[in-house]
Amino acid sequence: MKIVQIALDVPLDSLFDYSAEGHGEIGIGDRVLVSFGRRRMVGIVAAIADHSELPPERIKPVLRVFRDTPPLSEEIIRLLRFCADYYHHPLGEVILNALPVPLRQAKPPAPAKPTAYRLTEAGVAVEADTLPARAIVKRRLLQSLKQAGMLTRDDVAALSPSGPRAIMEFVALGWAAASDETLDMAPAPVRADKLRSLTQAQEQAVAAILAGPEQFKVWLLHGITGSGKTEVYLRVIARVLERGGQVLVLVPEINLTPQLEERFRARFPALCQVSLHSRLSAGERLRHWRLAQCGRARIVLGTRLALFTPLPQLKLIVVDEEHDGSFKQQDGLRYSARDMAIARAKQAGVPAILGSATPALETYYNALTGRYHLLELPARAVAEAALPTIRCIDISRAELTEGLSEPLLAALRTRLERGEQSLVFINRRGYAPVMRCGQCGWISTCHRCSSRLVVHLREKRLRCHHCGHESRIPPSCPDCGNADLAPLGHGTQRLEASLTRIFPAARILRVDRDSARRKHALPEMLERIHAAEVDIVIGTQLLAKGHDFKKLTLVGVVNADGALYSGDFRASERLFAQLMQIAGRAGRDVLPGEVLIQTQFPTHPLFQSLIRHDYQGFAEGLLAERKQAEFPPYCHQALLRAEAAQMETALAFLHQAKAVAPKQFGVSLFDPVPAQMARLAGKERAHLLVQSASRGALQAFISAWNIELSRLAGRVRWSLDVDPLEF
DNA sequence: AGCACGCCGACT
DNA sequence: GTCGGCGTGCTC
Repeated sequence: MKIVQIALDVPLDSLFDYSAEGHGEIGIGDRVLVSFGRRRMVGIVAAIADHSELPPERIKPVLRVFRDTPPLSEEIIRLLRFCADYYHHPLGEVILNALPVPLRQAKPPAPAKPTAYRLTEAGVAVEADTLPARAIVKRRLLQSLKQAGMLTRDDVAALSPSGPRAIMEFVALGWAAASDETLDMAPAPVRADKLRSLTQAQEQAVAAILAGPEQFKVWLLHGITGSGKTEVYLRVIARVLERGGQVLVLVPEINLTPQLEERFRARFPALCQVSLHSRLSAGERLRHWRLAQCGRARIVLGTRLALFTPLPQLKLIVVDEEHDGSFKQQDGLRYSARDMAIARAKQAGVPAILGSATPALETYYNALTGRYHLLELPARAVAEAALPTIRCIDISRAELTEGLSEPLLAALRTRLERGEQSLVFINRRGYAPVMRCGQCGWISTCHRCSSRLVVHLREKRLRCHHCGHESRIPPSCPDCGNADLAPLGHGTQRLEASLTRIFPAARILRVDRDSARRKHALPEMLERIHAAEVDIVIGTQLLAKGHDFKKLTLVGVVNADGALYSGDFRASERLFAQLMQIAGRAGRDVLPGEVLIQTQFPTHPLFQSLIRHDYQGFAEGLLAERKQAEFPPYCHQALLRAEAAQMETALAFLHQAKAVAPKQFGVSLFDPVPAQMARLAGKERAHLLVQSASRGALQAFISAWNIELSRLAGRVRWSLDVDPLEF
């Protein structure tokens, strides 16, 4: 009997045997429908066997094999298996979650709606004025089609509300036919993307990457902000494409996809390129995924979820801003898309390029020890563009006006006079980070989280930025009844209000998650900045990356000190990266840039390195500290996370977990402790850290421990986090 | 995770 | 006398 072992989306670490009798050809990667318990589920054939350990009467038949999509390749299943093993996560969940949603469901995916329409030859022959004069929409539609050759579904809908109906009639008449936007789009008139000559460092980087044979190798492209890392990617990608390869490009956040997409499209206008990220509709994602799977999409650009896209001709992986924490998923399968990208490159025998101005310490360490190959871009690509001057303003001495020091205000004034742009960076949304009672000291806290409620003055609400809980601003103190409640500290909204008061004539724009919530709001705001319709931008992290504002010459950083008190050993690494990033927005073009950082600790080594633009010095200092403390990258870590209604329950579980831990692997187990955000959305969270100098020992330990853990009963939700980033 | 079975409390 | 609470156990 032919047995297929099926991966199913259940939290059980095993495959399930089914009989494949009567289904003809059935192989690894096929998508099937099976009955599982009382329900029907979609699964993926992960292995084939000629017999099963189970008694025959327990083996159910495969109900159906879906033939609407080609099977998952064995390579991708191998990658998913590696991922499941490495993160100790059930294989079925890993495999099924890598599929676009419509493919996880039992019903065959709806036949894709055409994304565009083109005129047929019959349609070309029709004259618009032969249509009835009353058929205005049809006339306009026909004219538009003749003009453009092809219209997307959106174009048709934009023409008139009855446009979609009219196009259906055209299709019925044979005048128009369904088309595919991505595949058939006439190469758009390309904005001349002049090939600027490369800097020497860029030249060398490109040459180095292209010199070797096509094999697995990890390149760390360490390039300061504005050094032209993207141009290096583009040159290497161009060569890979010439040889018929597919390229996977990963970026940390969705907001970075549009610009990069546009840049790639401008360089390779005739090529099929698709994006993959969570803001696409399910249908769109499926369509892009399939274009990649069948090999037609040559460039796949996306966030971490794009990592698992099947790419039969994969020849290169690029991970941009590789240090960014967003590459690590923070729930469910806690994978690092950067690390798995390297695993994938290794498996496929192709090079991977990791790019960053401030590489993650782990990555940099790998480059220093020779596992990765370091390529440096030490100068800005625009010859006239110098690195910005960075200065600290000691706010323990300076007098502040609404949180802003005199030197910063003076610098802003100068830019206004010169007609240049400024960016004030503050990493706090809302009006003020907390509401406080001047009488009794009460502060607004979230009852579901160990966090403070942020004041959103315009909406007159208090908001928890962790769980989303909202309430009205109380008219008086809930504790003592005092009516004199005041917002404490500064957020983007308050800064906006202050700057508007101080510089009434300035055009001020606030860019944060709140002001960018609306669809297309962010691109519109970016456009306004580019068009120099804004004098002062107030921005959060959202603006830290990838933007090239030519007239921006001043960056002010308000209150950067939070991370210096943090208990997280990676906090200073992150702060340095963030400040480097935001400082890099200044002086990208010919105008020189200046960066002013308000801090209580101007002599702190972090700021001293920053002022010298000295990533290397800073990284070496941190590495020395980490070595001393035996922290990553000098050890490997895993975290057992537990979540329960009561903190005691979570901690008790972790103590049990520690007690049942196998002893023979020589790993160190720490004591269970409450998480840094101990309470989140009404759940108490704690964790237990495991550490080892040997990755292999840690892996073997977790495998054995995992079995013990699943035997422990309790009212706790627990999960394993290998290579944790957040504590 | 679902979804059943199973055995003890307040209700049409 | 039933409806339903969530503890326990299983899914090829």
